Amino acid sequence: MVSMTSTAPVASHGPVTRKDVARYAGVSTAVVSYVVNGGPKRVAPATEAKVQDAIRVLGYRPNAAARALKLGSSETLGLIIPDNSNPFFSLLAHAVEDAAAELGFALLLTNSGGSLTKERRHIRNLAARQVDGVFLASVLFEPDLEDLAKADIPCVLLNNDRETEGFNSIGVDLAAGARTAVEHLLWHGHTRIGLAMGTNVSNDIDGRELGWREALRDAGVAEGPIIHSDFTRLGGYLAGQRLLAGPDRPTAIFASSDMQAIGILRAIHEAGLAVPGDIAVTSFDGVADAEYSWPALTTVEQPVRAMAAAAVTALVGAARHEPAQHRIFPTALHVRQSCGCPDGNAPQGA
Amino acid sequence: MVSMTSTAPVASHGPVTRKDVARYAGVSTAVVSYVVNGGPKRVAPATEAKVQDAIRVLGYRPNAAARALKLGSSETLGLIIPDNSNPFFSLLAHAVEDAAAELGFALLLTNSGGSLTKERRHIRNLAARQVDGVFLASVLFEPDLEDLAKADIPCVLLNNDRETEGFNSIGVDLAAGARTAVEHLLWHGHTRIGLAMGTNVSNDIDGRELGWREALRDAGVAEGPIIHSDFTRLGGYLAGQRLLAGPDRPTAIFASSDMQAIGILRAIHEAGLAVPGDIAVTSFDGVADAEYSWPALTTVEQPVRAMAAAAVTALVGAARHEPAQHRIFPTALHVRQSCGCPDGNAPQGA
DNA sequence: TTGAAAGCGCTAACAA
DNA sequence: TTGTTAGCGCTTTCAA
Repeated sequence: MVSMTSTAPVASHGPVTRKDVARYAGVSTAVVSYVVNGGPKRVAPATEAKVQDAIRVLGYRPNAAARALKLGSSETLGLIIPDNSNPFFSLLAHAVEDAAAELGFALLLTNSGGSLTKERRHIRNLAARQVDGVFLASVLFEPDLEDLAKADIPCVLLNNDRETEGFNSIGVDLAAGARTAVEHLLWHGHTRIGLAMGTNVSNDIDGRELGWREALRDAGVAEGPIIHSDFTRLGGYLAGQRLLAGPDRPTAIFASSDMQAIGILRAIHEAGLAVPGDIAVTSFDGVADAEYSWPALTTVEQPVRAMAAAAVTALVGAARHEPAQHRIFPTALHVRQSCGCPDGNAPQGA
Repeated sequence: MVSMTSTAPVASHGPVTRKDVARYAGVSTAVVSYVVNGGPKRVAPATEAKVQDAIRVLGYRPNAAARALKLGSSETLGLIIPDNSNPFFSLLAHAVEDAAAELGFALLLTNSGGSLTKERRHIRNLAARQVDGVFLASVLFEPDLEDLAKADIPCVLLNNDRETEGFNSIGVDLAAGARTAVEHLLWHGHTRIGLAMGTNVSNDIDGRELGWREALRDAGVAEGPIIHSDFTRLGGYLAGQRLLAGPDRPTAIFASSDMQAIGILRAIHEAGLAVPGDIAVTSFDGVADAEYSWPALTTVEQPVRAMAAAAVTALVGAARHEPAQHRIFPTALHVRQSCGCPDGNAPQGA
């Protein structure tokens, strides 16, 4: 039986399915599948042409839901971050999206807002949606991955500095990074170096605090004041005000995030003091904002794109069958002006 | 025939399906559906309890792909923005995610990077994935929505200031907003007000340029210099340098985005000039960065959350069946210090 | 109130 | 090389 509907361009009975294409091209539905997916069977060139033609004419586009149901994979990944408005996380999300797209995966974005409940709800929701994997930049020390485990969905922990038994995780050497930032301040001759530390949900001591402490100890310098506050501009601003008002004001401050440093800069400016003249500042993350603050921040840069690429590889790429592993990335001190170094370079990024 | 497998907790033959639950609870699969979806039929309390129990014990979770296939809806929306690392767009994405989640929709995030090709590819990809709708913050004047139209997927244009025939769109009154920013500068007594304008793909004149021009004309003041550059920090920096070097330096600058203003601030600082003393600055968008720049930027704030909520409502909410409509939102001038106003308020946001 | 069963669009094993 | 067909897990009509 040969095609006999070739004259009617579109039957127009709702969305075009594989069946319509098959009928139009005068072949079976299997053949359509073969040409759409490039396999698993070969198709004669002439037939292929007919099918391609039918596809074009009818405007056929495969139904991803059906495909996902059949294959058990939606070619979709989930990403849970605390807050997409935070430059560090939006950068991370962007990088993850790019890396995932490279492998044909789409990204479901969710913000947990730092809430345990929301994080759990998102994990559950993503699992129900049959994502093929999830990236989790968790606010929890021990995230609740039960739902993922049950659905057999792989997961990689992002922004995770310490090893978590049984999990793939990606992180940066916080302590080492913090050391370089503090040592740089020490090198500038500072001996009263404060710390503006972000507050984590975990009660464990943060690697950045460790690094700050170690650098000071190794240099035989007494610990400066330390203030804990949110990892935000406002948190930094408040911390800055307290640091400035304290009994013996530091001559330099290391902030655990660029956002905090930006808040600190404002507190210092408002106090009528100069950076780095009166107080030097260094920070952590290396987001774009740090390059355009005034003065530009000397900061410890996290290799976000490399981490995102590694995360995708571990989740659904080449490394997906290797045993769970904690991958630590090195940081790089990006010297600009807030530390006291002479103005060298004009801005280069966006 | 009554349940007879109640003793075996989990048969463990791959993922638990509705069938397993039915068997375990000793009911039909239809009943399981009824309790899971709370309808369309009522279920006897006792039966419901049995089913709920089975669900809990077996750890059943519905397969979203199957549901999507059956229902023709994936409860998923797509979002295409130029760049999630740009604070304005990351804020927008966050707001859209929140508003969509409210209605049970998940968000597929994609970055077009301002590339026409990528935008088209994303539209096509989202259509294939059977999303129920897409938000498009396009870089094109006339986006290529053919794929969406064919798949009968609704779309709303975000960040769209002008009416686009046949499309739902959401935007802000750029000209009016720019006017308030420029008029404020005029009010401060400036008579040489430059414009740092972003470069759009469209060749049409941007509303912000119009607003700037109108405000000047209405005040009987001559047009200041105008520089076109990217909507980025770097773009602003470069524009700032040129504006400062020009023959007759403006005493005030209006920038078409906060990012550009931040770049301009740096250019001014580097030139050893003071803001607002030597040069006043106002800008557009109202992102968090504007509050913590030095000095804090007086900026025209876009009601991002309200726009996101309206976009979701128009796409899949209450307004989804109303005829396509262009919704314009009003902006609000947020007065801070870069314009020359006395320092009033300390930072309040994050 | 419950159950049987058709079928959403697709893939791929198997048959021809 | 191509076609037939059995499901993937779910919803819902229709019958009991």
